[in-house]
Amino acid sequence: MSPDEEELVDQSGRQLGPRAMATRKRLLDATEKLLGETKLRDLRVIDIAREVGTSAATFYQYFRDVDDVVLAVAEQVSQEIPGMLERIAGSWEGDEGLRKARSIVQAFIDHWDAHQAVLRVRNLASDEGDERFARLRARTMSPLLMQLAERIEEHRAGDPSVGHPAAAAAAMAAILERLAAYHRQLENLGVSREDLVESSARILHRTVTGA
Amino acid sequence: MSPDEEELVDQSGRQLGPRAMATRKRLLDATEKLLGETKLRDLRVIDIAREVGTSAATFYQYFRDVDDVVLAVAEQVSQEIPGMLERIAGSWEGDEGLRKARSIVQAFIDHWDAHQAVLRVRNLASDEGDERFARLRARTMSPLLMQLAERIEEHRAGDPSVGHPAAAAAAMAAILERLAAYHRQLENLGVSREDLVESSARILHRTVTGA
DNA sequence: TGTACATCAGTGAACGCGCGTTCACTGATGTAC
DNA sequence: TGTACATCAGTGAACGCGCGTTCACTGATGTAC
Repeated sequence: MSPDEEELVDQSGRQLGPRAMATRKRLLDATEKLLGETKLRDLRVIDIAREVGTSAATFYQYFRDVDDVVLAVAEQVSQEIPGMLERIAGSWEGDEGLRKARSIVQAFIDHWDAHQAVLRVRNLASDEGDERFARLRARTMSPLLMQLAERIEEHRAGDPSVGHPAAAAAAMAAILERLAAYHRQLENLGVSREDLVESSARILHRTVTGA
Repeated sequence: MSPDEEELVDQSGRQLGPRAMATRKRLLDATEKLLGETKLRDLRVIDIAREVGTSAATFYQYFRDVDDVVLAVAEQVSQEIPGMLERIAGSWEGDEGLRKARSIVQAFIDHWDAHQAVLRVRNLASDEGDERFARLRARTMSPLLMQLAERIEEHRAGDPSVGHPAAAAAAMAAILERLAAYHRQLENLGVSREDLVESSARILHRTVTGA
């Protein structure tokens, strides 16, 4: 199962032809769009169907319920997160390291800006204990966490002021996720996006290298 | 309007007597309990009413809808956050500072452990752009943010590696909130609570003092 | 190139259920004398 | 201390609406010859 050519099936197990794939895609897109306009609480199957100009019956050919589409959207979006790992690899020393840190923060915020609604819902569902969402999120985040932890370990072996590298990495991921979700509100309070990126990048760089 | 003796009224504007106050409280408590068991998406007025052994009609005497109770619960919970500001005040130098940082992280996690469900929903609603929840959250968090920013400014005036103090403070708040919401899952991945507290405290201390 | 048939995809219409919401009423509590 | 009345608080019952869900059917596309 390669990431972009999965073998998709409908609710009765039939494989999807090209026309069906397109319809499914439209349902996914509509779901993401509506998630940005409506609260999850108020999102109905029928809204999604209406948005693509089809009937609810069509929806049920592809998805079991609202949760099911939302999960599919989240899966699609989570795959998109662009080459995060390459950004982490290599030396973190000095200015090059700081540039790396900035580029990670930037990429994170861009990704969240493009897919705020879904990512928020993914994280909420995961926090609420929904296993499917939790697994999806772990699958997305854990390579990042592990890479970061590794870098921290490399640079700061034996430094007692780090604590557990994985914990420090988790703290860094927390900054990335929360600020990405939240930076618009902060901008209203007078903290500019650049300030946020710069501060986070510096904290990240510092935490990784100890410099 | 003092924090614990607000003048409460029902939906038609009548002031609440003691019996009514108790009923209202039971509805609030039931709501918080159910939020921990059910996803917000599936929480109905009738569930809350049933939980306290009363009828939906009673519910509507006190609250407009589910959002309205949830907001009231969130308000109650947000007031509870215990003396955060005192924990921040004073010197952050050396071991004393590190102890301060630990105590803040601890207090945060404890508070979230006690009220996970509501706080999560509060933040989601706020992120989704619901103004009432956003204001409530800002009211709760901004004293903390401002105090932290002030301390950072004090200790690190002129240090170019901080970035904007408010942005750094926001990054610290992000760690606190996200890890508090999330530490259980991390524990399943083998990062202990102590590691998390210790790492976060060290990052916090370091960010405030530059040490 | 055309025709017949098979499969794929989409949908109208119907049904029932459960929830939101309201109102007129009952029962409980408080107050005056 | 008891009785009458006023206000407070709670609720049963009813209504309608909208959504979830399914099924039998229609229309579209593909394939064989």
